Amino acid sequence: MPPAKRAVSEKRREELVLAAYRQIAERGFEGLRTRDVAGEVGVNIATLHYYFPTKESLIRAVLDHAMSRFLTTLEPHGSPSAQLRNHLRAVRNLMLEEPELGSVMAELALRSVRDESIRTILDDVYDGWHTTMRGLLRRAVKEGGLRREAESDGVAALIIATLTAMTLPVMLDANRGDQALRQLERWLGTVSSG
Amino acid sequence: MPPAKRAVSEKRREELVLAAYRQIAERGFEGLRTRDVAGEVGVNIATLHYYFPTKESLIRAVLDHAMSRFLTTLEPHGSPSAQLRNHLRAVRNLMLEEPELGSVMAELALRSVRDESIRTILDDVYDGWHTTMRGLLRRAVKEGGLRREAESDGVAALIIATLTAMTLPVMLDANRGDQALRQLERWLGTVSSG
Amino acid sequence: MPPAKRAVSEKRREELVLAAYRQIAERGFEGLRTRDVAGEVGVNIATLHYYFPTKESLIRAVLDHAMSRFLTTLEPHGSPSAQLRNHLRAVRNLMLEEPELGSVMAELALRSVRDESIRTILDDVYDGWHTTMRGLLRRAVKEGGLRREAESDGVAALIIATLTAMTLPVMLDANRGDQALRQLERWLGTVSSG
Amino acid sequence: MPPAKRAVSEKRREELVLAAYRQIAERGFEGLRTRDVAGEVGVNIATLHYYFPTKESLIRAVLDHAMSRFLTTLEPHGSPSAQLRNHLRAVRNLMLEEPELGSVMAELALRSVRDESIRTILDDVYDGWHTTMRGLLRRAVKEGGLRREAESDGVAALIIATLTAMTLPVMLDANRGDQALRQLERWLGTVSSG
DNA sequence: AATGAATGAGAGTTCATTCAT
DNA sequence: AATGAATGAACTCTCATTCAT
Repeated sequence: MPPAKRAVSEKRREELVLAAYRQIAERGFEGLRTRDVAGEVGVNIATLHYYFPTKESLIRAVLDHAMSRFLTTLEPHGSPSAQLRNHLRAVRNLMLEEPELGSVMAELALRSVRDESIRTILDDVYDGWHTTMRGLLRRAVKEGGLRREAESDGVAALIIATLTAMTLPVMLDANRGDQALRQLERWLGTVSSG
Repeated sequence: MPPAKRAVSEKRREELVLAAYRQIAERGFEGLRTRDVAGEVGVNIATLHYYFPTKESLIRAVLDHAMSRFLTTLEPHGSPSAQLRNHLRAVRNLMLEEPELGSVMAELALRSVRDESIRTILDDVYDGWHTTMRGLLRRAVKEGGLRREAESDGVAALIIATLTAMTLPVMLDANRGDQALRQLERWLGTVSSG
Repeated sequence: MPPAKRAVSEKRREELVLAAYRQIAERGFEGLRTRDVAGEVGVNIATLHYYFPTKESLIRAVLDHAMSRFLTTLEPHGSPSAQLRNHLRAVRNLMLEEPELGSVMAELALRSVRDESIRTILDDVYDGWHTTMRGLLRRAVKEGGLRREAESDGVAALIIATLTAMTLPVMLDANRGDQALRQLERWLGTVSSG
Repeated sequence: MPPAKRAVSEKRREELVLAAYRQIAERGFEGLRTRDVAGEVGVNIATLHYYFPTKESLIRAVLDHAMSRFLTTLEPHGSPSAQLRNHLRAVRNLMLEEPELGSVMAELALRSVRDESIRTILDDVYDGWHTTMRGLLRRAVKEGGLRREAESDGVAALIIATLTAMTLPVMLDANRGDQALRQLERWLGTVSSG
């Protein structure tokens, strides 16, 4: 049985998005060249425009890809307090294993100032992230895995800030991000045992 | 005594750097155009190249400017624990009063992956920052303003991570950064009173 | 009897020619896009190339269509002098009712400088037109509807020039073409009564 | 004495306009390529954009050039009836000596449907032309060079229509335009002797 | 110290055309 | 008879940089 027709062209689309994703990570929006994206996939530049009429529409597709990529780290595993620990580790690991994601997210974050469609989506994702964290903290407290004070918007915000900082290369270097994360775990954990 | 002749051209140099600084903040490296920088200052593009032979050299000057701008927030005021508090507030206020600085620093942080000279300088600044924080924590603990556990590389790293996250626009929106900072102060403060 | 299979594809061919005809009228050769022509008919661009291997061949078909469209106005009705009057009015009405034809003919006239096949056909049509006018004038004079001087190549040429000018949009605006035509009729008519 | 500075760059501007003018005449708007225009002048394409930010602005300059070129034929010489004769001949000669002008004017006339700025200017020029013709006819009649009926908007319109038709290549070929013009002169002249 | 003019290299985008299905 | 996918060649426009003055 041949692959469904739709699947064929979807594949090319995805290849292009992935190539753009990698190039943004490597060179920033500053260095994103449609011709290079097409070249990496091995197609003519006109083919890229067959799938994405404008560079901007390609960027939007990369935005979607990055967001869906990131949202996988929010998927729950284990008890609430385990989920919390897992989430911190999952984000950390994702940043180390797929450093492109961090770069792209930071690039998008910076671009969001000038691009409302990015700002809207990013804001939504962050709101969702906060809500998830908030809920996780509440359940972990209820479960007894954390002490009462940990159930606050401030703690959720601090977790998010720390993880967000890790998207910037300076924080990944010299262990800086890891140190911060471990301290966060320590405080969450110490507190829970206090 | 009249200003030295050299001072006149220094002024022009600084005007150009400031204009570039503002434009990077506003449009990112992606949107930085030497012609616009020259235009903002009111000089011909060739004049800009008289002061900065290449775009890269202009960017380097902006890097220096941003770093020196940031380092002012590290200047000590008051007792160690007061200095710590002041530092958090100073960085926060700086980000709100001069949002350009945050944007430019984040832009530089992203660019550092591709530009070794930026990476080196940024790394040095962060190392200095960490050392300063570490020293501040030690003195604050010694002074009795913080409890012993606060004296750690982890806490220094967490402070830095949180403040770094605030350079990204997403964290400034919706109060996210402030919530994180207040939580950080709470933990530092709670601990100090424990 | 069902329509022959060939008739089906003939229909498509004609649809494409008509769409191209309309688009040339609307946007000129400058703005003629094969994709838009195909789009207007609702078929794929590759389908257009099934009927017309090249853009040039499509244009040639439009040329044929425009010429045959125009030649209908030369069909005789009534007495020679009535035919003359009718012809002037028929061309004028055609230009007002189907302004596409004027535009397309003017576009073709301009293109004829660069395209010999157009020039040949256009020249033939104009020669035929002149011959027809000439004959009409002769018969109208013989019939007594016009005085002798009207029977000349000059008068035929002047009629053709005036009608040709009406293919240009500037002449259609502000009544300019109509004024000219009426004057032409007046002179022809006045003379006839002299 | 060196040429005034301004004159130097004006010269380049004019060279570019003239080159564009020639190319529009030769290939139509359809075939107008900024690179070829620059090439004909012997400068880089970027230099063309230094003088004309967009292709459109270049076309507008060509429009101005063509109009001013045409308006020279309206300059008066001799008595009113002589001026009239001279004008007909001047336009005819201009079309033969500088066939580019006819082509460009016809191209502009066609483009005016889609481009309001062209339409406005062309309309103004034609209005001025009509007024001038009208005045000329009146004075020629008063002077006794033409009989009374020649003083009408219709005659003015017919003259303009005939001359306008001569901008189209088909009318220049095979003597068609000349025949029409001579007939026009005959009618105007015959009448004057009547 | 400053500029107008010029440029090479390359950017994103368009378009007629082709081909396997 | 018709199409989705692909392409080569070209298009207008941009930008950092240079140079004579």
